[in-house]
Amino acid sequence: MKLSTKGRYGLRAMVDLALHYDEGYISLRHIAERQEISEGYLEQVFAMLKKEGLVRSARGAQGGYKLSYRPEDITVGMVLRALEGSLAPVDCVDGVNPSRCSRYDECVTKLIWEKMRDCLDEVVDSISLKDLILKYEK
Amino acid sequence: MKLSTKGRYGLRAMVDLALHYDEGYISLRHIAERQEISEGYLEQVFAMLKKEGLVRSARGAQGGYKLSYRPEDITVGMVLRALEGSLAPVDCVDGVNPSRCSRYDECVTKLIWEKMRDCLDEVVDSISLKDLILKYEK
DNA sequence: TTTAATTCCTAGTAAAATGATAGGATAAAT
DNA sequence: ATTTATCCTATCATTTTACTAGGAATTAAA
Repeated sequence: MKLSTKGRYGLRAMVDLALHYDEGYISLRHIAERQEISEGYLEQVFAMLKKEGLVRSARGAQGGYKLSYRPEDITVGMVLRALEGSLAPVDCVDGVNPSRCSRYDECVTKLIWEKMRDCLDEVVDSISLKDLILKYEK
Repeated sequence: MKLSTKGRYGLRAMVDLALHYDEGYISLRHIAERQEISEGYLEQVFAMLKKEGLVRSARGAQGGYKLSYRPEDITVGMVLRALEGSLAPVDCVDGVNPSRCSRYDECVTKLIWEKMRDCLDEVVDSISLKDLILKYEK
């Protein structure tokens, strides 16, 4: 039940972009240096974030990435789901694309998986990148 | 962020034991058949459950496993933590045995990891095996 | 117009985790 | 004795993870 580095690095990188929101495009080089993350690996993470529309990119010198929306309009949930997929603890209760096993109807344990999914969704969807930064500053 | 089969199979097996709580020792053979899980694999799962003191065993013919406590006294959290370890989404906020990275003090994202951990703990610790069964029957 | 900085794209890859299976030793009831 | 079990350790194929490598395409600036 652990997040992968995709989710962990990705959220840190998005917070980094949020902190530099008014500075135009930020290169992966700078993010990688500040966050101590492999630049090559970050490329792959950002490919996913871009595919989900959470960041925009500019190629060439002075290029880089920036948030597609304001930090207060991007939730942790949007970021984590882009990088980790659904936060459902098992596939059968994946809200979007459930893959149900043959025992689904009679399954007793799905009740708890649904509760875990719902509480995680509640937490990650209620906090934006801006919230994270503000709470940290306090 | 998915549970492994250890957690999924294990919880199902524990619910199975709870359903047969007053029938003495239940063999893995019966559980494996009812739950359609490999018996050999279940052995390894039950070794972990036993190590955590959640089940007792009896060897030999007519032997098997039974719950160490009443179904209402065993929470989903006790079972999942025995099989999956801490439910913290990252190691640095593991309540029992945290392994903190060098950036821990300045980390903005740990705020969300703590919230995710707390809400998961809240959910799994508030529901017992008996609760699961009763809710299912309704 | 060259150069440097950058994203973009695909492939490869070592290490770890996962989800088992295999084979026997030990114990107890019948 | 025989059968039914747990117990214990080793092995193994597959998948996932967390990268690295190498270059193509694009753009700003010197």
